[in-house]
Amino acid sequence: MPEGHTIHRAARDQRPMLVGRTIAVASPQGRFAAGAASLDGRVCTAIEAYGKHLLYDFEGEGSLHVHLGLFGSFRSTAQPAPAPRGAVRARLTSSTHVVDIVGPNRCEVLDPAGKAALLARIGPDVLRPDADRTRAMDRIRASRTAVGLLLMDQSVIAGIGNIYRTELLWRAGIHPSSPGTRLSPAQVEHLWSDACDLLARGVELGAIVTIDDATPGEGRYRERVNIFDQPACPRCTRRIRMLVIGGRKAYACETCQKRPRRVTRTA
DNA sequence: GCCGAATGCCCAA
DNA sequence: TGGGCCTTCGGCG
Repeated sequence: MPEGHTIHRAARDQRPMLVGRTIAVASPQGRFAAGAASLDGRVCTAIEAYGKHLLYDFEGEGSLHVHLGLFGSFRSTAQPAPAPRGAVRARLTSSTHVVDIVGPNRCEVLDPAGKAALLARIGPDVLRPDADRTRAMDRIRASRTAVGLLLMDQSVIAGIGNIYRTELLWRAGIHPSSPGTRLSPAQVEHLWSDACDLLARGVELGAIVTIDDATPGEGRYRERVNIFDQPACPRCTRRIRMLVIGGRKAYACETCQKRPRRVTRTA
C-alpha cells in the first residue's frame, strides 16, 4: 500500500517502459472509458511523481493524473502481458510493456490548468530535489496543530503516510501530539532530513524500512519497522501505545517520546 | 464464504 | 466528525 515512496518508485520504473513511446490506453474495467479514449494512441512525454500523485504527460494537451488512495496499485510487466486481473481501471500499453492501474482513488485526465491547480495544493515533497524545505519547516514550526497531524498534511509536507509518520516521530523521540510550535528548529530540520533519507531508501528497496540495520531478505525486501503496529519498543522494551490521531491509528512509545504537558488537539 | 481492516483523501454538515 | 469511495487479503467460521 502506497506512501510517497511507492509513487516515486513507480515513476522510476515506468519511465523506460512508456516515455517517448506511443501508448495505447484502455479501460478494461470500463470506468475510465472516456478518459482512455482521449489519450489513446498519443505519445507519453514525461512521468513525474509529486507526493502521492503520479502524472503522465502526453504530447499535445492533457495529463493523466493517478492517485492510488489506500488500496490502489500499479502492475507492470513486459510484453506479452497477461489478461487484466481484477478491476483494472486503466491499462497503458507500449510496444514493450504494459502498466495496469488497479483500484485507484483518482484516475482522470487533467488539462494544463487542472494540473497547475493540483500542483499548487501539494506541499514540498521530501522525495523531490527541488522541494522548498524551508517552507515546510516554517509551516510546521508556526502551527499549534499536533506534529502527528502536520506530517500527514500533504499541503504542509508531501509524501509521508501513516507508517512513515509514526516511525519518523519515534526515531526523533517526539510525541505525535506535540504542537509544531513546541519543536526546536533542529528537531524540525531533523524530521525533514530523516524523512528524505527514509523515503529515498523506500524507493530503492521497494519497501518501508525504518530500522537501521536492514538486511535484504531472499531477493525482495520486506517491510521492517520499529513500532508501527508492534507490541514493544525496541529501544526500551516497554509497551507501544496505540493512539488515534486524525481518525487514524498511530503508535508511540510514551517513555521514549515524552507526551507534551499541555494537551494538544489531535482530532 | 463473509467481515473487517488497511500505508488516503474528499465531502457534507 | 462521520461517511463514502476504491480493492485486496487475512482471520475466522
